[in-house]
Amino acid sequence: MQAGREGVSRPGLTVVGPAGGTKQVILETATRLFAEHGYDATSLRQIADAVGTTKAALYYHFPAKEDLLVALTRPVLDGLSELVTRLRAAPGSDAEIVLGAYLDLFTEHLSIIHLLARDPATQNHPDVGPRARLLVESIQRHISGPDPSAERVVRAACAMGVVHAVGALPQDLVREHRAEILSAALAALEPPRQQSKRRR
Amino acid sequence: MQAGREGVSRPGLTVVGPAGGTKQVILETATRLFAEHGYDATSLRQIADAVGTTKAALYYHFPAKEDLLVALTRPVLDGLSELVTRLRAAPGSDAEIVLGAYLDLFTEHLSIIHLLARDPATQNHPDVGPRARLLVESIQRHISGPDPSAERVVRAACAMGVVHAVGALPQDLVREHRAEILSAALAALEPPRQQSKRRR
DNA sequence: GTCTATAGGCAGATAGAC
DNA sequence: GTCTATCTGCCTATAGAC
Repeated sequence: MQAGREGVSRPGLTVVGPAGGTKQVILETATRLFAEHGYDATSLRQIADAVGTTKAALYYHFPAKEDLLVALTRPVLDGLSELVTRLRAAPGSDAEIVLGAYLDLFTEHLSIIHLLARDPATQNHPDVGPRARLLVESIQRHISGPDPSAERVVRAACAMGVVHAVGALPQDLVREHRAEILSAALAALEPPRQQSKRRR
Repeated sequence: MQAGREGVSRPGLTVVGPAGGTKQVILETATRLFAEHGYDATSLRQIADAVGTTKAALYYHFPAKEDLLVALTRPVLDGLSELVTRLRAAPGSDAEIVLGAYLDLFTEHLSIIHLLARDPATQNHPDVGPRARLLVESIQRHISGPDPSAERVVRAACAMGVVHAVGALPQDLVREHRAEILSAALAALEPPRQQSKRRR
């Protein structure tokens, strides 16, 4: 009666990565439920039921509820971290490159980003919230440029806001219109008159 | 030993509207704590302690925890609702007018907007989430214009994203740079080449 | 690796004195 | 209008059998 150790536990409906072990299924289910109802409002019982197992089985794979959160946000935070590292290595990179890479990260990990951006429980977790904030601030500083004016800071925040807006859009629409979103972000960043996009 | 029925309970620090009764103090405290820790993570005990009263006193003013949420979000939702009504009455209004009014609403009620935009508990509350979503969608449709292309929908979402970005900015910076934020939102909305901002 | 059973705590909510 | 005291239920987490 138990679900097999790999593969689909019930035919058709359960969202299971084909090659994923139980641990992976738990993470995917938790991601979905956390994004849907929020971290605090999702009980381990709900996750266990959705996976088709028990609370105790969850505790075998993850020592505590917060470890689920840490584990499922790690890939995205590592991705952001890598982006920041790349940026530090090439400090002169164009805002278009930076915003494009940032947008791609968003598109790729939409539901986890949703969690990071919109759930206070995530933002207040000491191992997740501060790290995410630091990384995003670092990217924002990068597109602000060196020694930015207050206006430039505001405009950088606006450009970031455009990218963040993809969270409210259907995923396929985002993929199809990457170019428009990117151009909207750049337009928000650049002052209105004087098309000063000189290439050096 | 109890705080007086009106005025400041302790000199200086407690954030109390000067003419507010206890009910108002409870609402302001709840707004602050909900915005800080999230709705689910804020217990009635925390609110009562911060106000300087007891859980039971809270229940005298509000029959349940969720009524706090409904009460404190109502002014903002009513404000949005009024904006939408005005929009319906003047269907041809410029995107600049609409986005400006939307931005002003955000600036005025920043911490409650924060709650509405970022807390899953708020978004999933049947009396709050759906209403907020409908209103925002209505505004977004308005700046998309009639019978919009997919690209136009995407760009409208980007422009909304610029306004939403003010949530991540210090409040005084937002007030000081209203014009820049608005121009960034409009820039995100308009296609890149061809400055087609003809005034009629 | 997964189960049943349960400990232990704190949340939201109520009763009734003052 | 505010208090103390208490109820009830669900939650995270653990113990130990299989």
